[in-house]
Amino acid sequence: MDDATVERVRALVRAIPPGQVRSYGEIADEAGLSSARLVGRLLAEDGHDLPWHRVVRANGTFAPHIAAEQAARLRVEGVLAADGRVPAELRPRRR
DNA sequence: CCTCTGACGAGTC
DNA sequence: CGACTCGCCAGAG
Repeated sequence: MDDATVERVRALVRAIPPGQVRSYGEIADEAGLSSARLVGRLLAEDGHDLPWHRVVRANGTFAPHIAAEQAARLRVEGVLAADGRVPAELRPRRR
C-alpha cells in the first residue's frame, strides 16, 4: 500500500467531526483501499495521533481489545455507547 | 512458497 | 440473532 493512500486514510479519519462515527469500510472506499481490514491495520500502526475512536465497525460495534477505551473517549464527546455499540442513529448506515 | 493472523465486511443458512 | 465462509493486504515464521 502506498504512502498517498495512507495519507488519504489519515485525512479522512481526521475529518470525522466529534460526536460522529464512520465505519472502516467507508474510510476504505473513500481512500481507495480494497479492504476495510487495511484501515484497521493502518490505525493500529499509524493512527495513534488520530481520532481513531470515531471509527467503528459497519454494524456499530467496537473491536474487542479497544472497546473500553473507545467507549470512554466517545462518551466524552457525548456519544453514549450502550451494550458496546454506538446508538443506532449514529451507526454507519449501509446503502 | 505456504500458513496463520488480524482495529473488516458482506453473503448464506 | 449467531455461526461460518470467503475475499482482502501484509508481515512473521
